[in-house]
Amino acid sequence: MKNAAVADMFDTMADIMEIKGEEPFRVNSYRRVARVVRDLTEDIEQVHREGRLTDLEGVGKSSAAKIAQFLASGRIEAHEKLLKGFPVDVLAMLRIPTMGPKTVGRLMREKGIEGIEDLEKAIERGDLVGMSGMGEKTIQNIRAGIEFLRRSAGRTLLGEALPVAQETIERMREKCDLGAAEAAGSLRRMKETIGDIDILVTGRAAKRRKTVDEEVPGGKEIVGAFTSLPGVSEVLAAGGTKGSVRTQEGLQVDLRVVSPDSFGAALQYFTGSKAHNIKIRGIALDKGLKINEYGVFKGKTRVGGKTEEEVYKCLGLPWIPPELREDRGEVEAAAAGKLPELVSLSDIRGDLHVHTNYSDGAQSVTDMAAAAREMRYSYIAVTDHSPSLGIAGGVSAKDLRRQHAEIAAAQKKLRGFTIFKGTEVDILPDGRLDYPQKVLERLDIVLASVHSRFGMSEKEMTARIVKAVRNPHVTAIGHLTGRLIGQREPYAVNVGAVVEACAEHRTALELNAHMDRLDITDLVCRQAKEAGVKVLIGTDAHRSAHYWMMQLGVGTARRGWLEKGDVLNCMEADELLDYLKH
DNA sequence: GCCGTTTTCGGCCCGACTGTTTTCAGTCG
Repeated sequence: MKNAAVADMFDTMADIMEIKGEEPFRVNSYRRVARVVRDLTEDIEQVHREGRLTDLEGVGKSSAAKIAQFLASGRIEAHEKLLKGFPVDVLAMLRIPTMGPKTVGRLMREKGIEGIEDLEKAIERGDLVGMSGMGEKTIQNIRAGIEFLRRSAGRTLLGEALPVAQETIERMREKCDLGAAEAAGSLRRMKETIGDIDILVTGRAAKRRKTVDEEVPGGKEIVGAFTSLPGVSEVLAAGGTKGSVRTQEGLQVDLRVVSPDSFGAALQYFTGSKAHNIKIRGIALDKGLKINEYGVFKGKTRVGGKTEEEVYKCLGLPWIPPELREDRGEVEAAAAGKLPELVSLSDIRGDLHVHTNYSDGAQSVTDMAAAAREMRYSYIAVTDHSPSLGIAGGVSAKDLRRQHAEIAAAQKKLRGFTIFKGTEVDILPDGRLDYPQKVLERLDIVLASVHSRFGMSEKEMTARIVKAVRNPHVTAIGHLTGRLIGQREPYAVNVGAVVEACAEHRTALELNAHMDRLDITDLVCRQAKEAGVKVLIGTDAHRSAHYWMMQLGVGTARRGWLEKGDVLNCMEADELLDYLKH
């Protein structure tokens, strides 16, 4: 699948054009193509073969020709032309916070700076002093930005940001008399990584404002309380409606204070995504309405904005769950009354990927089961590693039998709770599994995962995994691509081919909910759903303290449009057992 | 570059904050 590669090419072209100072709308159209192609659930090559490239939103003749050229030859003439005499390191400078295309362009033209290292040296030498618009503070900000980039690589895992956001809101509540308080942005949309945390609050006593320009009453005090929270290492901005800080862990947190009657509009606005909001605004314009973060307006009259429901209602739409707001068809679905009824955390009946101290887990079968029951789950599946994974203390067939005795004993103590006998069995390089069929036969749940030889070619890896898919004892393929977000790239595998095989053999795919993995991704979830493949959400818990990550998996599933019926562990225990038997 | 039952030309979302500059450009979301 070359979707990501095509999207990257268009993004790069847009970056260069922007630095060169080309017409912003033209630049934007390249970005749009990049986004649409990246978000596509089907293979771009398939779309091209069927001559449907220009059917894609935002793809016209010119972009279609560029995509076709890339698919045929691996290159785009326009891309090469742009890159000519344009060092790629220049593009890296765009990732420095506070540095945008305008500044990068000027530094390149006026000072011959062609990369982050050049830039650092120029700052050291004092080369930037005296450039117009380049005061001491700006130079200091650039220096800090470079350091930040080095430290954090830019984005934070959803699973790291979520607790920070929750804690910030709790601490703010202790310090101020807040009304509503909610995290917005990509965090609320449950994206797998977060650029920064956006938090929206209202002061409880705030009066209705007469005009948009008027400052929110008490705003300064609330922002002040925010910027003086413990854990803040740097205050980036502090005004009457907005504060921005960097935490000691290097995370940026933005706080916005809005008046209560604007809360819904602001929440909608700051939740995004940008693409979703642009579409929503287009609909508003068609209806003679104007939406901004203060409300929905007809002329100067506010017609809505207290709640998000109200905002969408003004546009004739039902409320759209945040996880869907990516402009991937949700607005059209909402207009047609065809929004999916998304799976929610409370639909989850149990965790089907759990390790114990038989392999590399930290706790016993009984402890893991008891902790799950406390969470009101009705079952778990014990899925320890198979023998070939020596590093993780893989369980021999003999020890597996011992474990089953322990499960039976624990089962007696936990009435009304089911412990499924399972395994996370290795898919060996040749596609066979690491236990004989006879052993697998005795298990309720078999997750089959790749843990070795990541460097295989796409063709070999796909064949390896598809062979496991065909094995009648396999319930689901575990963490399909093996990626570790920000640490290890996914291994090469033809996801489309695996999904197809899963559909044919009634094998499920695991959505591994661990914050480092979130694999399969939201897009693959959707691909699976469209192919009729069931998804199993497991946390890969190695201790009971990992169970909370189920919410990350559910968030990803919701981003992938999954409903209760698409997710295996939304079934009750008996229903699930019945499903597994057939 | 894309798009069109108000348009094949003229639009394309828009406000807050910072820093540097005295009215605004750049960045960000």
